[in-house]
Order: sequence, then C-alpha cells, then structure tokens
Amino acid sequence: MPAGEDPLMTAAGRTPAPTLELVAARAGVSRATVSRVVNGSTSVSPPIAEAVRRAVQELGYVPNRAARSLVSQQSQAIALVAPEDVNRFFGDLFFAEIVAGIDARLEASDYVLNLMIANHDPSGKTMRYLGGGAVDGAIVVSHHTSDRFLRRITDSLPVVYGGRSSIAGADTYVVDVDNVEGAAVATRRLIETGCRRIATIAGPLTMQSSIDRLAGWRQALDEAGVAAGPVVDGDFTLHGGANAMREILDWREPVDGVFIASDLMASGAVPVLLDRGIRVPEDVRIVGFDDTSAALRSGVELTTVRQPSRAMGWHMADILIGVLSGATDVPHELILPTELVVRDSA
Amino acid sequence: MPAGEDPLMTAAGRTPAPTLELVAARAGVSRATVSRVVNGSTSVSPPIAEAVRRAVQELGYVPNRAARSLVSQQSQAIALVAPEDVNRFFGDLFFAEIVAGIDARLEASDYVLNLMIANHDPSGKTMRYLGGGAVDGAIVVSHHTSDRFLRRITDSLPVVYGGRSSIAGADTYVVDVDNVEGAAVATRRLIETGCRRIATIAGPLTMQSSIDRLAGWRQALDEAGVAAGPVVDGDFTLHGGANAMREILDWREPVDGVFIASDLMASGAVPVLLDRGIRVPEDVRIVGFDDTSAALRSGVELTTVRQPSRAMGWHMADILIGVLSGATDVPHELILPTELVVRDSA
DNA sequence: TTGTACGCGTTATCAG
DNA sequence: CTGATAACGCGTACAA
Repeated sequence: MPAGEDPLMTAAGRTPAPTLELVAARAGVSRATVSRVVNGSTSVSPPIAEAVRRAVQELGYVPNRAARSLVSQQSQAIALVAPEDVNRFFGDLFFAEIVAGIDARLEASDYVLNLMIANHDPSGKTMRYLGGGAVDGAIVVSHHTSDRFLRRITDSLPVVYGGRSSIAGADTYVVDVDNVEGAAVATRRLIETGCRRIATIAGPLTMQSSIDRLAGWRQALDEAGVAAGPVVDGDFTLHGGANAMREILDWREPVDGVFIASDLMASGAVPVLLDRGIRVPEDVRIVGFDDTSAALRSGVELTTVRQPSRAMGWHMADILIGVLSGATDVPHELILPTELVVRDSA
Repeated sequence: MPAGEDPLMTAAGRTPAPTLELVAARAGVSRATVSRVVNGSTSVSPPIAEAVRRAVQELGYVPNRAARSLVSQQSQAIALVAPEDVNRFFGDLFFAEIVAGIDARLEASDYVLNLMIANHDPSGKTMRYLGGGAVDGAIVVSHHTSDRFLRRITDSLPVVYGGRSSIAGADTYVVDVDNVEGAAVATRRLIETGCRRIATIAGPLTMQSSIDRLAGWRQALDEAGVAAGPVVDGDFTLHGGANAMREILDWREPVDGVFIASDLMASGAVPVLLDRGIRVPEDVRIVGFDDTSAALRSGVELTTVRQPSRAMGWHMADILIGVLSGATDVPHELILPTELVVRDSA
C-alpha cells in the first residue's frame, strides 16, 4: 500500500486518529501497557517499551485529549479571560506583556493556554466552555465591576485575577501592583518638578485599577496641599486619551501637569499637546503609567510608572498552576512593586 | 441544607459538577431524556421537558465537554495558530483585526476560539494539543516557510491559511489578498506622483506575503522603466522599520519614495524621516500596506494599501466552519481585494 | 414519547 | 511486569 493511502480514509480524506488499541495491536501488547509507556511509567520492560515507542512513532499516535480528560478530570488547559473588545485588548501592549509572561511560565509546564476575549456579557457558549471542564482554571484580566458573569466562573474554577476584584472565593487569587501608591509617586514627581495645576486622565471608573490610580493622584495632591485639577476619563484607549487631553486644554484654567493613567492614553494625549504648540515638558509635564513601549512612541519619551507586566503574567500563571497541583500555601494576594521611570516628559 | 453547602464538597471547596445522571434523578426521568432536552430534541413531551429544564437550572448543569466530545468526535473549538513571538503578534494591529473578524463569525456559531501563539518550533505540547482532538480545525496566520510543523497539523486537521502557503492538502484552504498587485498599485502611486528613486522596506522574506509585495514593487518599477532603489528588510516590526529607514537614508544616493510593506513598519520609519528634517511627502513620499490604525499614528497620515483584514478573518472562520460542517463546495482559495487609500504621505 | 444499553479512548485498579 | 476490566459522562441506536 503506497504511503499516504489508507483504506480507512474518512469521507473528508483524513485517516482517523490511531487509538491506544491500534498501537497495542501493532506492538503486540495490551492497551494498558501502551498507556504506561506513553505516560512514562517505569514498570515496563525495556524491550517492550521500545517496541511500543516504535509503534507509536510509526502510527503517529497522539493521545485523545477528550478521553484522557474524561477519566483524569483534568484538561491541562487554562483560559485567559479578558472581558474586553478585541481591539481594546490588542491595542494595549500591556496585555501583550501579560500574555508573554503567562506563556513563559506555561512553557515549563504541561498546560496550554486558551485566550478568550469575551465581550462583557459573553454568550452562553463561552460560559459553557469555561464551566464544562474545557479548562482547569482561569486567569482574568481587565475586568470591570459590571462583569457579573465572573461570579459564575469563579464558582466553578480556580481563578487568578490580574488586578483586585470584588469577587472573592476560596479559590480566588489576585496579582496586582499598588496602583494607589504608583499613581501617588507619579503625581509627586509632577509636584516636585514644579507643577501646581495638575490634571489627570483616568481609566474607566468601572475598573478597580482606574479607581485606585485616581485615588493615588488625589492623595498626592492632598499631601502637598495642591488643589486638584480636572479629572477626565480617557477610557484606557489611544483616542480616549487624545480626546481627554483636548477636554483638559479647553478647561477654564491652563494646567501645567497631567498624570495619565496608562501609556496608551498618554501616547494619544501627547501629540494633541504638540500639535497645539504646547511643549512637553516645558509647558506641560506628563507622567504615564505602565511603561509599555507606547511610552516611547508618543513624540516625547514618557516619564512613567513602570508596572512589571510580564512578571505579573508569569506569577498569575505560576499561582494558578500551584493551586491546580494542589499546593495549599499559595498566597491569595501578590502585590508586585512599581517603579518611577524618569524620561523626558517630566 | 443551607444553599451553598454540599456534603459532596471536594477538598478544594468546590462542588463536583452535576452530571446528566444527577439531573435525571432530580427530574425523575432517564439520562437519555435529559440529554434530549439539553440538545433540543423535539420528541420530548412539554411537561417533562419543562421539569428537566428546571432541574438543569437548579443544579446549574453544564454538559461535560470531554465526554460529549469523546462520543461526538468533535470539540466545537477551533484554533488560531500564529507562529510568532507574542510581542510580534500583539504589536501588529493587523492581527487584532483578523481576530476580530474570526470572532465575529464565530459568534453566530457554536465554536469557540483557542488562540495559540506558538513559537516557530512549538513544543510537543502544542502539537499534542492540536493533534489530540482538542480542536476540530485550525486557522494559521503569519506563517513562515521554515515552519515545518505546519505540515503535521495540516495532516491531522482541516486548516485555513491566512496568506498563501506552500503546504497543500485536501483539507487546506487559503484566504489572501493579491499582494503582488497591491504592492504594484502602491508603487505606481509613488511613480505617478513623481518619485524616481524608489526604495522598499520589505517584510521578512521567509514569508510569502513579503516575497509577493517585493515582487509587486519590482514589477511596477519595471513596467515604468524606473530603476530599483534599495531593498531593506524591516522585519514587519516597528523598530525594524525605523532601522531600515536609517539604512536607506545612509544609502549612497538619496531616495524620493519608499514603499513600506506594512503600516507598522511605516510608523517606525516615518518618525526617522521627520527627525532628520526630511519632509513627508515633500522630500520623500511613503506608501504603506495594511491600513491598520498604525497608519494614522506615525506623525503623517499614511497613504496605504488597504487590506480587508477583518473580512479576511471572517472568511477564514467561515470557510473552516463550512468545511467542518461537511460542505463540499468550499473554494480552496479566496482572494480578497485591496484598495489604495490616499492620505497625506504620497 | 421514553428508557436501556452500548461505545467513544483513556487511566487506574486489580489479578495473574 | 503485564493484561483484563471497570469507570469517566455523554449521545444514540434500539427496544418498549
């Protein structure tokens, strides 16, 4: 029989995947033995093991995931759930770093990552996927206070949140930075460099991180006895940042400093300034947040609060894997440090 | 018994997922009947169906995916495979559009999307995932000629490629644009607007789209009898584009036009020009490719070749779903039109 | 219309 | 060290 032709070809022209049974037959052993070899059990005589391995190789056998998962009650997959619009998610490099970090941790494990960019009210389909045993756990990032469905996934799976959440549970974990302090540090920088009319472009206030950064800004202002300038929601998007900056410039009184709660928004806001002939940092000082590469692309290199996004992703995955492997001493909250990165904008 | 407390709680504090059996018991019917109701079979008497639905509701029953997939031989999931570095993938908004398009098509289906950002030589883990029945089909984007592993996934799954591939098969499909023609149109625009020393910043020549765009550039030049300027690889990245532009500027003779094979590279290249006091389009004209929002963020609004990325994603998913549902009249190649979008850079 | 019984491909517990 | 055999949870002929 010529290679590539198989009498058992399906209508679709694809040969059915070989099963344990088939490998066993070819190697002249039982299914159990094949299973042992495949799973690296030591109690198999070398010659037999070798024969099995050859059969596996020849047939291109790959264990059926559904069958394995049915009996083991594990899928060896975890989901990254982002209740965001696709373009939102991809538009902010912060998420790329998070994913890269998760990926890095997963590489050394047997888990595979399923990225689920869900809308805020995911269809039953998504929920059934998450609740139907397709994944062993989930990492949730960028969640909003209005995301009710998270309650349900938290009830059925171990979940690690990126950013504090109002949703708690026995198997709920959080990796975050101190957003209040980070924002305060940013704002103090503005104050120390001489700013006295300080505005802020905030993220959507349906997100805890936005709320915290706003609080930090206010706190630093209060500490220094500096009056709070305008607060505008920039929606954590490029355009939102640009619009917010226009709004601030149209304020009744000019500002001389702006704390912008994400570099992406800042990279939308800075060009607005430059276009109007306003110099950064001479006329208006800017401090961003995140330290993604967007900080370097706005026309002025941004002074910003560095968030260890990649490490955050790594830890989220690490914690989840720990929990899934039954570790009991996993901390429920991990707060990573931020750091002020001084560049040209403030 | 108080709600929320269940004697069957696992050590992890999580109640085991209810099974068909359990629902059946509660509704006082057989498993088969519950299955019928869950799967929307019509042959169930209304009162019984109602009782079952209530039991499902009360127990929060969700079908076990592994079991269902084991018997049906389908996972209702498809994979989007991108053999790219995570930051590469997220850095280019082109992919965001593709994903958005796929997502849009999937929304109206029962399929769920698994995003797999694989390295070029994915671990056995990834291959086992793809080959182990975890997904019913795959969409592959951004593949390089060196990606040997694709051969294997093409052998075991229906695959739709985004961009022409050297890998063919009975169940292999392609959605693409005419890159040669698109690039030629771009280059003709440069020629028509008076450029005579025309360079190009290409993508990695391990990708078919890069090769095609380069060919189109050359073709347009030949047609017009214009000598070809320097060709520099910009690697389809922002920094690559910037470096490539520097290299071009250091060429022995100055250029007056550059066709840049992606907007992302162009948005890295344009600032290099502006920084050196070179005006766009007065001194050097630029035409990009893709028409992602990067075209609007480079300092000059880019004239570019629009690629219907979102529609491409949509069609890739549509074709795959068609194949999976047994359709036999699915075209193996779908070429979507490009369009020159004239803005300020040329 | 409803229930019974079998099989999907694995892993794991037993005997041998 | 190896081979039967019993689950795992579900869909579905087939029988009632």
